[in-house]
This record gives sequence, structure tokens and C-alpha cells, in this order.
Amino acid sequence: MAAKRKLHEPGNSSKNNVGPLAKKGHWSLGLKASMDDPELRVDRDEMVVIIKDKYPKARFHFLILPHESIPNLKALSRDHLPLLKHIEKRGVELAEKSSKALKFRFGYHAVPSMSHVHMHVISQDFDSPCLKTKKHWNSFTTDYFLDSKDVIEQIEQSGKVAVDQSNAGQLLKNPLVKDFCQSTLHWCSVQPHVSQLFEQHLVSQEHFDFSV
DNA sequence: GTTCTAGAAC
DNA sequence: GTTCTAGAAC
Repeated sequence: MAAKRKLHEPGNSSKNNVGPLAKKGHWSLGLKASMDDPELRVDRDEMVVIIKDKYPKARFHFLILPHESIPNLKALSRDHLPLLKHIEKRGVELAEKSSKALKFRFGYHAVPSMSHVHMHVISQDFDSPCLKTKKHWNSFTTDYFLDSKDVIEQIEQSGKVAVDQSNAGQLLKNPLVKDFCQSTLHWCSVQPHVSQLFEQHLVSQEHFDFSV
């Protein structure tokens, strides 16, 4: 029997190709492949690898992953504090190098889709065509986004990270505006793509002052 | 994580 | 008719 061949193979164009790794594993392991992708890799040291997010949600959006394979935030303990602090330090350095004008945040998604703990380094312009959905927006602007600083502090105090999974899921579905308006207005400048998203959800921009 | 799509909602 | 959403596939 001849091997089945797809008539159409999206994502297999030369540009989108992940590289020599022809067969990719389950999608949730994608970060593992990205770590080895020279196109995405920014830097590495003895503890971490720094890559560009494949679908950046802002002008600067990086991921910092430890070589050590840590499945999720629940697996973190006091043993990881030196690593977590190193990750944050590398993130801050990277942000300063990337842009002095833009504000950045450093942190973790409460319930990430991709396995292997990774810290996001993301500028707060949110100016990217990849930022398309309410879920995207909420994952970076609600409590779904856990600041590295707070994660570290929590582990120092209690030895672990508490994540309310059901609540986290709900955060992604929440309406865009109210949380945004109350808590994130002061540090966020909103760019056209986001404005579009807001319009889509019937939010009037008149309610907001988008200047920093 | 993204993309595609059927069904709901408008 | 269009837009929005949730679910499955990848």
C-alpha cells in the first residue's frame, strides 16, 4: 500500500517549516522543538534558553525556558528559586536591550497550553497581528498572567505556587473591558490591532484614555 | 499554542 | 445574510 499523502499540506511551506525535525510530536511539545530552532533562538546559557515567541502578541515577545524540564508551575519548589530568579534577571536584561521606550512584563500563564515551564517577556504595546482573540488579550492582562516577582515571592513564603485552575479558565472568558479598565489602564497603551479586537467586542474606545 | 468549521446567535 | 463561539483536529 502506498503511503497516504495529504492533498494540501498547510504549514509545510519553506517559511513555516520547523526545520529538519520533519515529524513533530504532539503540539504541546512544540516549545521543545522551538528551543532547538535556530530561527527562534535568541540566546542561551548554562541554565536557560531564550526564544522568540512563534506567534508574538506584542512587538517584543520572548520566552525563557530552563534546560531542566519542569512540566508546570505546580512542580515548582524552593529548590527552583535560584533558577526562577535567574530567569527573571535574564528577562529584565533582555527587555532593556530590546527597547527602552516600551514597558515590559515578566511572568507566567496560570494554565499554559504548552508544556515546560516558560516565562513570558512581553512588551506592553500589544501591537501584533497575532493578537486576535479575547483569550489572547485576557491571558496577558488579567490575573491569568502571574508576574514572575509574585511567583517567586509566593514560593519563598509557602514553598509552592497556588493556581486556581477553574478560576483561571474563567478569566480567559471574561469580558474584555471591565478588568482592563480598572486594573491595566495605567500601564497599557493600546495599538490598532487591539482596538480592532475591542471594537469586535462592542467596546467603545471613548471610555478609555489610551495614552500612557 | 493555531486553524478550521458547524451551529448558535444576531 | 453576517458574526460569534466552542469544539475537534493538528
